[in-house]
Amino acid sequence: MNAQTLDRTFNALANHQRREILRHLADGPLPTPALGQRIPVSKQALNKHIVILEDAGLLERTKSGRVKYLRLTSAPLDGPREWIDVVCRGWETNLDRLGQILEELP
Amino acid sequence: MNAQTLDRTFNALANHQRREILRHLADGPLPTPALGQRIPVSKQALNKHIVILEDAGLLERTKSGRVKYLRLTSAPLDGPREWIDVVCRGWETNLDRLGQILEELP
DNA sequence: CCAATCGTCAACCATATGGTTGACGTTTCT
DNA sequence: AGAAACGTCAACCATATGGTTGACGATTGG
Repeated sequence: MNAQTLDRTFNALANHQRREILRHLADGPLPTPALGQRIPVSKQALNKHIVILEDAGLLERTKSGRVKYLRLTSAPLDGPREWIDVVCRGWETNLDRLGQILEELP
Repeated sequence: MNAQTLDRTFNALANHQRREILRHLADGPLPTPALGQRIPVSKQALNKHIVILEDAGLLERTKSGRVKYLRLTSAPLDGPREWIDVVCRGWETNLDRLGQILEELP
């Protein structure tokens, strides 16, 4: 997963309102207006959040007449999770090396 | 894990340079100047990134004379990873409900 | 047909971000 | 003692962010 995509994904997740949107969609797809009733911002601001989440590949929109339906994208968070796992593994090897490092220090 | 902490953590991860810092520290603790040789920015900019990572609880600093040593914090990413798991579980139930929802739609 | 709704575009605003440079106290090295 | 390095503070700058309001075409329902 390239750096720009990780930037977009983590950045999309770095906002409470956007995480709330994902939480609501985790209960099932929603038309935008129904989501708007649960997120207390203007429709324009809501739309901005949706675009950010869509650009990050976290959700998808389907146009149906006047409204657009929102649903979570299939397995979009594998990239960030893998990355987090890498850091955690790094931390474990960090622990393994801690003994050596402490001995090598003056 | 509260919303503000998640904001800080995901935001700290939403930057390539900061992820690079974590990657380098995953190989073991480093004094700041050694890290600076690997990250091509001014020492002031590097310090800003380090503070952001520290505020997010992702790394810790130990002063030793003139330099400060950096090391990854113990298991700091459990919060974000749990949250990602929640969304993924939500997506799975999403799949389970997809059949019902498709039948209920006009 | 006409009014209301939905989504989006544009403008605007306050604040945050990521970077720079310069200065300065503290610590180390020769 | 004096020079160099480390970390941090402050100022500055361009750009991004998250929110608002107003307008406007497309779609829907009475």
